Amino acid sequence: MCGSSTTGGPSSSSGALDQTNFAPFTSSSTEEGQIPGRRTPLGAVGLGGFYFQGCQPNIASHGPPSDENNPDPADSTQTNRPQHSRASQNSQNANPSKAKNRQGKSVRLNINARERRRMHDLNDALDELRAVIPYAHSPSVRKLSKIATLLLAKNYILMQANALEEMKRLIAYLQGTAGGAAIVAPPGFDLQGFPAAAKFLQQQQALQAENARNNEGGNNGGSAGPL
DNA sequence: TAGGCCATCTGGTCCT
DNA sequence: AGGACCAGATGGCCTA
Repeated sequence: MCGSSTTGGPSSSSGALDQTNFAPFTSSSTEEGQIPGRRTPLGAVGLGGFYFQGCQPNIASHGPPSDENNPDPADSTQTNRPQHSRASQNSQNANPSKAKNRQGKSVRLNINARERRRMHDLNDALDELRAVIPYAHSPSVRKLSKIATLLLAKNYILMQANALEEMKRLIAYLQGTAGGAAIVAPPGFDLQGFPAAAKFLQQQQALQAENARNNEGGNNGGSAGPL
């Protein structure tokens, strides 16, 4: 049951990922020719299945698919169809049912191609997700599995949310305690990567400058001195 | 060799 | 009707 493997997978793999281990897989000596976890070449997996190959050995050797993989029930009599597909194609023009059968096959091929494209898009999106979540991006490090990518991304989002909350609390604290004192970034602290904090500091400095001007104006115009 | 992961095929269901 | 989405089935590849 391959399906059960995926259902059981998350619980087991999430445990490892909860440890914020960003390189869950150990490096291995594979590479060359085939990157582990990489999409296998279409031909290697038997592109087109029964409908492309006249008789695909690796699949046709298995009993069950013969009937189940048939596109339509009307075709169920052709369990050995692949063997003589060419010959049957030549005679299809004379037989309406076979012509319809061939059309059914082409429809099925279109559906298969669409599904393949859809899965490729999904995998592309997963690749983009892998690119932005923090883990060891290296040729020597095995690519994150799909489930590991999703779980790691989820944890990363939660971590970022927590960091954001913490930052908000810190800013609120600074706003509350700063009072009239000048707020400056610590020496050597680069605010380039913190636009929100930089903006906040700019606002504070502008506010203080304005207060200073007001005080100055008040001093000039009035007799009351600063406190 | 077993288990994990993946790609593909396939039929069903829902939506436009 | 056609397309998107989904889940099950199947077989291949890789690793421990």
